[in-house]
Amino acid sequence: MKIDPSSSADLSAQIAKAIRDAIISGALPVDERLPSEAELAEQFDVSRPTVREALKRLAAQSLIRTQRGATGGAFVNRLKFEDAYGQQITTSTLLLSMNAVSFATACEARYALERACAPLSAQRRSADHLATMRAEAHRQSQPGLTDEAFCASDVAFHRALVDAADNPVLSYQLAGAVEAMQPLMNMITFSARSREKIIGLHQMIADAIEAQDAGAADANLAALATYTQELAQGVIAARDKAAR
Amino acid sequence: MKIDPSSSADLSAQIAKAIRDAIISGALPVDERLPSEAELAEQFDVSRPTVREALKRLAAQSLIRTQRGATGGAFVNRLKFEDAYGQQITTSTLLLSMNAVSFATACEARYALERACAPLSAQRRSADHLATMRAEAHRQSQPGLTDEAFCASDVAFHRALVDAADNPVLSYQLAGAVEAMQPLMNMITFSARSREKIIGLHQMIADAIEAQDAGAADANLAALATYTQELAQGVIAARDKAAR
DNA sequence: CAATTTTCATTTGTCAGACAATTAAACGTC
DNA sequence: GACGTTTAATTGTCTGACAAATGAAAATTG
Repeated sequence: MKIDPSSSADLSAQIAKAIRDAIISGALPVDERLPSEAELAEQFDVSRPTVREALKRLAAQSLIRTQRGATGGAFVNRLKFEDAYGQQITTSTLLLSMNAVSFATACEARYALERACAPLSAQRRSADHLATMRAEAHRQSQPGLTDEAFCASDVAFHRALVDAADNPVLSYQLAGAVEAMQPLMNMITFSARSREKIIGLHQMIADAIEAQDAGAADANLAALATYTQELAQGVIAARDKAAR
Repeated sequence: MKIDPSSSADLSAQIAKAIRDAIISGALPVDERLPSEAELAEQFDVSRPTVREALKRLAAQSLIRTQRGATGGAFVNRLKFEDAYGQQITTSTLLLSMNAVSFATACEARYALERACAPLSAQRRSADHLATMRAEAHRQSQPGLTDEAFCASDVAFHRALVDAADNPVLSYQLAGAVEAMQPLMNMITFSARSREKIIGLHQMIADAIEAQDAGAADANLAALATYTQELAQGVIAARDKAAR
């Protein structure tokens, strides 16, 4: 187990890659203990700080966890959906904010994916998920709610809708698309009238899900997508007007 | 800029979080140069190796890049879709392999998402994407193709289908769902007959996309989803029979 | 003066060695 | 056997040092 010192890449990056590949290939099963840092340093013929940098890289991806003490060490970590959610949301958010992705593009992607969930959600929705959707729709109708709180509740509503599909893989994929939109949504100022319309659509969606009517759920989601795009275009038009 | 040394978390993790938050919030814009390691060490009141561990954590998430030399240092990195694809695929693949996600669940998610793309792909498909789909379908019909090469071509076909929607956010989200399925698909042995049926559906999908017929594309994708599930159930039944 | 080469300061990459903090097992003691 | 105590192993952190890369400044040369 040696590392090519002539390669251009950092040694710690090479070592991290070697270990990562071993984990992905299954050579290192979940909960397996890696050799101690001192042993890894000897095996790869590098110093301990270099090994540590490699391990921190893996820890940043939740591929390993470390524990101090006599029986401690670095262990292959079972990547949990909940950990992956966080990474997914961070990555998606940065992708949107750093690449000048238009509101229209992000919004289109989000609603396309959400509509893919709707039939499954209608079929499998639990009382719990329905109750969450109802509660969030109600919260959105509270007077005095800030735009940001309104958006946060919006996200919670849509997450419940997605989670109702009872497919963790779908929930994971959608988490990024839905949550990453929030900063973009926060740029919209919601008038009393626009809130009313959105809440109405939310209630219709909840009704459709409760009635297990996939067609109605899809139609109302489509309407919500269209209306959201319209609102955003209004904001963009106003901004351009101010900049002119 | 200090770090709480009494906290249970590692200092390097705390420092990484502080810098990560600054990047996400926009306080550190893209291409901004971070202070040198020595300066960061002084600011956070830790040693240089600790700072370096923190920076490696951020580098593992593609949030920064480093450069040696007089004008070098660590710079906030513009997260590119291409970089995010890789992380997304790695994470999705590990999620599936480490969490005993059933083939049925993963397959359902994948085809639900893909069907969400189909209408957009039908509307916007370019000659390029169509040509790729045709080429992959043709490759799949070559005799002597290994099961793995068949699966790889299958992935390429579906990626072209997704990319045809011309929405980078959708492509990014779907990359994980489609590619992460490949290891699971590789467990299936494709008989000549099953290949024939899949290729037939691929051609029908390509036809529908070319004709910009979203309904037909959706119907054929649904048929492909059903057939894939059937094939997998056959494999699972055979495996259970052998284990008994 | 212009072009080229050399020198140099800055910064990251790597190493060696040390000590602190944590943890569980081994060991004694009652 | 139950309960402290010691001990060994391991990660976390620090100090100091040198190597390697790299661009800028200085010196040299035509």
